[in-house]
Amino acid sequence: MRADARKNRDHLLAVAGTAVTEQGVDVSLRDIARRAGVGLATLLRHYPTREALLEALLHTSFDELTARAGELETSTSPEEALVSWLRDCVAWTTEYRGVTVLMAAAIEDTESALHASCVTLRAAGARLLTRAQAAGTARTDIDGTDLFALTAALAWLGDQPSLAPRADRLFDVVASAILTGPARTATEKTPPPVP
Amino acid sequence: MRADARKNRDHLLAVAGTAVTEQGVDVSLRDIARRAGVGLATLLRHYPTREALLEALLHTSFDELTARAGELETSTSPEEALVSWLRDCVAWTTEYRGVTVLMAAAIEDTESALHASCVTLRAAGARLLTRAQAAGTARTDIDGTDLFALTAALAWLGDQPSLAPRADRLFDVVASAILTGPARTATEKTPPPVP
DNA sequence: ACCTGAACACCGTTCAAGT
DNA sequence: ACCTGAACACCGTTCAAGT
Repeated sequence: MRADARKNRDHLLAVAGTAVTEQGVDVSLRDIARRAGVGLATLLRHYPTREALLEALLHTSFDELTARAGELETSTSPEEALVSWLRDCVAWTTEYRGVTVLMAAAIEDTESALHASCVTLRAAGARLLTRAQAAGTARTDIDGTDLFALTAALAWLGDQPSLAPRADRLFDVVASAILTGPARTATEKTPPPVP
Repeated sequence: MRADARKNRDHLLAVAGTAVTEQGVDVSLRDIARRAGVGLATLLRHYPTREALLEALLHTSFDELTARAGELETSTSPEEALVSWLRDCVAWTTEYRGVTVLMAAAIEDTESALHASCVTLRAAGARLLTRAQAAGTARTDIDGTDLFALTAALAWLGDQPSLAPRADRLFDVVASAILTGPARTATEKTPPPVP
C-alpha cells in the first residue's frame, strides 16, 4: 500500500473511532469522510461497508473479550467466570451505541465483515457456559446461541435511553435465570439446601 | 372534516397497515403515500409524524392488550395471568417489525404520539405483576417498568431474524426468572419441596 | 379546507476522470 | 495506485401555489 493511502486509512479509522463513540454506529459515513478531510469515495474504497469499518475499529475489542474469557476459564469458578464475562460483554457494547443490532445481524450473515468476530465471541461464551453446566451451576437447556441472544437482548436494553437505567439490575435477573436452572415444577425434586 | 379528506385519511391508514405489515415500521412514508395515490405532504398533514401514523394504526391493538390484561386479572391465577399476558404482548409485536424500538423510545417521551398507549400498557402489566407478587409467585424486586423493559427485550429478540428462532424458549427462561424469584444465596433458606 | 409539486438538506452507491 | 467530484436514487421536511 502506498504511503499516502496508509495515512488516509489510519486517519479515517481514528476519526471513525471518535465519530462512533460520539454518535453511535449509525453515524453518517459522509460525515466521517468530511471530518477526515477525504472524499466519501475514499472512505468506501478502504472500507467498502459500514461493517468493514466497524470490524477494523472493533476487532481489538473482540480479541480482548475472547482472551478475557480464556483467562476466566482457568482463574475463577465456573459460575463467577460466566457471569462476570457476560457483564464485561454487555458493558463493552454500551461504548458503541447500536452495535448490538449489527452483531445480531452478523452472527448469521456469513457475508458480514463482523461475522467471524461474532462467531468467535459466541464460541468463547459457549465454552464458559458448558463449563458452568458441567459444574452444575448453569441450566442445561440453553446453548451458546441462546447465551448470545440473551446477552444481546441485555445489551440492547442498555442501548435504549429509557430502559438503560434498569439494565444493570435486569442483567442480574436474567443471570439468575441462567444460573438457577429452569423453574421447578411440581413433578421435580427441590434441590437440597445449600450448606 | 371534508368528505374527500376523510376518504384520503382512511385510505392512507389502510395502505399504511399493509405496508407496515409487509416492511415493518420503518417503511418509507413516501412509499405509503405513493401507494395510496396521494402526495407525501398529504400523508404528513393527516399524520404529522411516523409515530402519529402508527398510533392510529395500532391503538386498537393497544386497547385490546389492555383489556386482555383486565380479563386475565379476574379469570386466571396470578402467575398464569402474568405469563400468558406477557406472551400475548411479545406475540403481538412480532406482527409489526421494529415497533419495539419505537415503544421503548415512546415510554419516556411525552411528546411521542405512542406515549400514552405505552404508559397504559405498562400500567396493565404492572397490575398483573403486583397481583402475582402479592400471591407470592413473582419476585418482588422488579416493578412495572422492569417488566416493560424485559418484555421489550424479548420482543426485540423476536425482531432479529437470526435470534428469533430462540425467542420462544428464551421467553420461558426470562419468565422463569420473573416467577421463581431471585437466585438463592447460601445465606437464604431453600423453600420447602413442592408437594 | 384541503391538496400538491417542488425545493431542500440529507443519505449511501457508483464511476468516469484526474494525478 | 490512489483519489475525487459529480450523478444517482433514495429519505423526511417544509411551504408557496393551486383548487
